[in-house]
Amino acid sequence: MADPLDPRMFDPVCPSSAMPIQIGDKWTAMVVLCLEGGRRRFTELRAPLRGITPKVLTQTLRAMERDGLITRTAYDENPPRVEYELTALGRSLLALIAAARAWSKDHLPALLEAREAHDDSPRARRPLR
Amino acid sequence: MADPLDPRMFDPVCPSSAMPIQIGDKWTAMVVLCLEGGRRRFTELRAPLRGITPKVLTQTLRAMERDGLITRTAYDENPPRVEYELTALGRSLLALIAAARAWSKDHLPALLEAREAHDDSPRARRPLR
DNA sequence: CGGAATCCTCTTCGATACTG
DNA sequence: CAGTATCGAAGAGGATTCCG
Repeated sequence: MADPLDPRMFDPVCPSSAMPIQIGDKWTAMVVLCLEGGRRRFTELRAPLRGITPKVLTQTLRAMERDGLITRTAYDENPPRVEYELTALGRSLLALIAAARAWSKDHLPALLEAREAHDDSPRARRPLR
Repeated sequence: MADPLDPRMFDPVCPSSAMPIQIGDKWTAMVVLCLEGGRRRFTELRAPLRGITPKVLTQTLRAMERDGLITRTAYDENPPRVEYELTALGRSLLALIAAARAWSKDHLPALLEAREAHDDSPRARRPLR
């Protein structure tokens, strides 16, 4: 159907982890991007979402299914096979994710710079504890 | 400077609380919207953000100041007066918030409908516990 | 292969009370 | 007025192990 997902698709070194925009829960936007190119199997999704445990991936997929963002198709085979696919509603999030990425491309460096400058300043006002 | 903020600005009855898009932490986007019309004082912000405790508002404002989204200006008066104002970086979030609101206007009803239909279905697959 | 069951930590948020 | 200081509850997320 589509090429295998690149395991480095979401490199943790990338500062996108500091991105102040979140769609759904922690992994939702990444799942949407993984499914952008077509349907994928459970294990296929685990590769680019490095570090995600099966429990959390299941939770994420269930919540997305509940909200009508994806569909789940189980094939009665052995070994079992399950495929997830974006719905039209799920695909509607792609534009929003693109907007968030565009904001990050344009402004995240400034945010991180401000943060660093603040953290390096001894006079800076500190968070409450 | 500007008109008083409407205490019903963020009506909790509005399903925007179910919006699957979040900017910063829970209150960040609302603070940005409160500051859209100009600088505001601490207590002024508490009215529309109903239910926020001073501690949490302080945390939110501190984090936003650290990230260069707002500036804080304290006047040496008695009683004290402090004003918060959006920076250019903070204003850059307005477009993103508008995009999120537009998505919600167009698609949130479908999401909530899917959720309800799913929850009403006895055969539906339930979240992990 | 695609999960489920269990346990646990960490952060976030809120309630309450007090202060310069 | 504009915060601080504590305390506590809750839930998200993760580690580990096991199953049809």
